Amino acid sequence: MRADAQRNRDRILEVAREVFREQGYDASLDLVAKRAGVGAGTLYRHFPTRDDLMDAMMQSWVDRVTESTDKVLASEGSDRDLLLRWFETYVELISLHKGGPAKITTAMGNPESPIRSKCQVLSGAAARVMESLGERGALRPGVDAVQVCRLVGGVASVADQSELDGAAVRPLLEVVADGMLAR
Amino acid sequence: MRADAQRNRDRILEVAREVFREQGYDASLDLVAKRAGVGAGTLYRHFPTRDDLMDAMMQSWVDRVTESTDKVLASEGSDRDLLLRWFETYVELISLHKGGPAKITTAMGNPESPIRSKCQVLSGAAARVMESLGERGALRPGVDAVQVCRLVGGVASVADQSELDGAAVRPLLEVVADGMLAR
DNA sequence: CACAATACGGAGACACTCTCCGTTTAGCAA
DNA sequence: TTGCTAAACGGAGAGTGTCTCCGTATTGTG
Repeated sequence: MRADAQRNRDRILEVAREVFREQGYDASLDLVAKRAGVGAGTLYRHFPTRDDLMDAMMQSWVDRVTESTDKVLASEGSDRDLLLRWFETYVELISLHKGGPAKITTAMGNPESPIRSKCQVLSGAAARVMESLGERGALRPGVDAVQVCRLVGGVASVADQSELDGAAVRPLLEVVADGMLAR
Repeated sequence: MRADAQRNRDRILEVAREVFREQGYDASLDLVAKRAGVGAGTLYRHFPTRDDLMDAMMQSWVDRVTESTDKVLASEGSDRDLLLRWFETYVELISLHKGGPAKITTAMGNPESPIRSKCQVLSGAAARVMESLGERGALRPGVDAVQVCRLVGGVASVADQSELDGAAVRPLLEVVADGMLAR
């Protein structure tokens, strides 16, 4: 890639993170272009769709998924505690931007999605947690990682759109956790 | 209301049902106006916001909620079966239009929402089901009707946006049901 | 330093929302 | 019936956003 192109790309991403954090997933892309000091054409050439931009923006964030998951897996407490801690981490991770939870959860399991790779990282992390619990026989059989991501993602979407706080989300996650654990 | 106003209002609603069914919650309102043979001004005078239109459209649908709930409550089977049957009914009811589940679930518990009355009917129905199960000691304590609507609504939102079919939704609902039932 | 190849940018087509206001109509009172 | 007024109509157009096209400018290589 030519040096000027690389410069613009980086600049757009930097500004996009800022704008998306301020205004959520629906922010105007022309505004991003303007603030980045490039023309609309440049933005759309680098990122043909909003999802492509999202995907690139989330690149740095992906590393945190693995890291956070490691931390959860290493933490103390009962199986239920671990599962809940993971749920809360997951919700936090996908709630980086307003509209994010719905976006990510919708893309989950859709091979066509431009943010597919990110979803795979997430469901991969979920799989690790579930494998860990599964080995100890803590999980009821027949639930897979993508399903869990959808369930918890559904809760996160509702929380995001209704602007629920952690205290309101917690009991919902508890129900999901209890539904997943072996009895 | 003047006779012509009433006529136009009815016509707009009739067309809106059709268009929303075809195109989901995001359908253009100008298209609704055009197809109804009225000007945009007329549409917006009757229904200042998209939600006001949604609300009016759902009026006839509200009656079905009570009826469907009655049917579920009268049905045979275990507590778990009853709960699952109710969940599936609920998902079906709020999935009338694309985008409906997210819309309704977001509005749930928001006193400012224009479709508030509809949400109350829904959470009221959920409360009836839960009361019935609660009397028999089938539910774990501390879950309220609005929470359940949010959980099931979250599942419905995901299903709606990812276009999941009934078979894919069922296991998610089972997890929620198992999480809610007393152990 | 010349000259492709690559990238830029912004005007503009198109779509949607919503308002404003001149025009039309319903319905009542005489 | 007729005349009148409040009520309602409708569509042009302003505002905002998406996305493309293509003439112009920049890069970096031979």
